[in-house]
Amino acid sequence: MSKPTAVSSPPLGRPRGFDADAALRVAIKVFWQNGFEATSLDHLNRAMGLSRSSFYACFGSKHALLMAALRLYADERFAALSQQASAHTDPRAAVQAMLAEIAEVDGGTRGCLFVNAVAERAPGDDELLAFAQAHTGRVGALMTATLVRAGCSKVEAAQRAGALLALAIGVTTLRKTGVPASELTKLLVQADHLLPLTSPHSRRRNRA
Amino acid sequence: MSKPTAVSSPPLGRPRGFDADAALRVAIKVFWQNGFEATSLDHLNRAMGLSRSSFYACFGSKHALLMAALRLYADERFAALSQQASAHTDPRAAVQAMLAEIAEVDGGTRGCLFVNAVAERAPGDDELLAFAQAHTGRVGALMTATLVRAGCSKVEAAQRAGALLALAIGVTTLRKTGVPASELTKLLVQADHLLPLTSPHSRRRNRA
DNA sequence: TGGTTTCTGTACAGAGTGGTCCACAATGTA
DNA sequence: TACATTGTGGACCACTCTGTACAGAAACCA
Repeated sequence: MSKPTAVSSPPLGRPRGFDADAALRVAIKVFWQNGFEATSLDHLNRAMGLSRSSFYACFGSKHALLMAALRLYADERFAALSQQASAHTDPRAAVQAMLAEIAEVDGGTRGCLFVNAVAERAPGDDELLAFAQAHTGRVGALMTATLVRAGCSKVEAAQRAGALLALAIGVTTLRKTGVPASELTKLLVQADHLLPLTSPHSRRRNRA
Repeated sequence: MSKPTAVSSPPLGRPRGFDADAALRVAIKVFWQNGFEATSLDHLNRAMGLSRSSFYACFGSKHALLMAALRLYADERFAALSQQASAHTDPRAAVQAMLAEIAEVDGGTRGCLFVNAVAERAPGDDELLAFAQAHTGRVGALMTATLVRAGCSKVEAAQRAGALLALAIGVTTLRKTGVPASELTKLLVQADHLLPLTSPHSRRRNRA
């Protein structure tokens, strides 16, 4: 627990000539646009602005790069989602904000990088599969907690959260086929029916 | 409008030594399992049991094969869906049956070939995109008609149908991540909330 | 049987694939 | 300035990719 080494040890040897994090963000964009298999290392390296050896020294392999990109992407999306969940005191508004965040209807027609990767490579990519389970797990848990806050019992909240998550994922996919964002926004309003004890047209009847 | 040729002209020359339709069904399986880019022609031809030249003479290209496979797949799925829609006099039961047909939770973890293809290749594959729009269009129309039968107004039916379709597609994707079928089945029950004037827990209140 | 048409296996082509290797450049320490 | 350590560019490797060319086999019609 106690090494005599400096706390923030200065890196030895020649320092890196590029920003690995920025390169990773470029990789996210490229994978997002083209998918995994259809993206070649040459394409990737040209976009990231680094050579093959620098790439392998930094990221290890094409698949490792995908996983790193996916982790960064998912972590940032989950952070934004958590923010939406806690930004609204009204749990109904929180749910709608979360759905909008997941579906990201105004984000173009690339869909969700995470969903794309799962659709292209699962089953068969065990590492991706494990990560996918972890990520959908935490998103589902966050949604479930919000529904409990809205008055659902735990078991019912879990089921409704699953349905809401599926709805948002489906909207993402529909966006990829070219359904206009305006339609999908209207469509997401239907999610209100999945919230406890109310619906868009019967809200005035409820008080609890 | 009037050619003197025979109605069903017998094919000239040596007849094909394989069943193109059966080969196409094999291609569906392979694409379904591996995706498009990750599947090589060698793999495909070995599975279909034909040589390169036979393949190109019959299907034209790898992409043309994908489209043919997709068309056959989508047509058969849509036929099954139409059957489910008309098999139940109760529109509620019809909707549930249709959702089960689309989500196909017991069909393993390969997801839906159609959704997989869209996720992997759209945007960028215009032919696929056009077909995807046509297919989701007809599925949405069928679902909308069923909801109208259940008592929805036309505009509301369209929106709810979209939500139901998104839900089913999302379930397909969740299945790919490894969520057990039993959970997803329960989850699909939540779709009842999206039907007009009722919900699983308030059904007794309704008569109309 | 002769002629025509079509299939089919093999070989080939040209480009591209992910990944490795190595000599050299660039930095920090002593 | 000498050394240790690390990054970098580019050549290189073995392989695979989709697609083409061609010669011959197989079926049908007359």
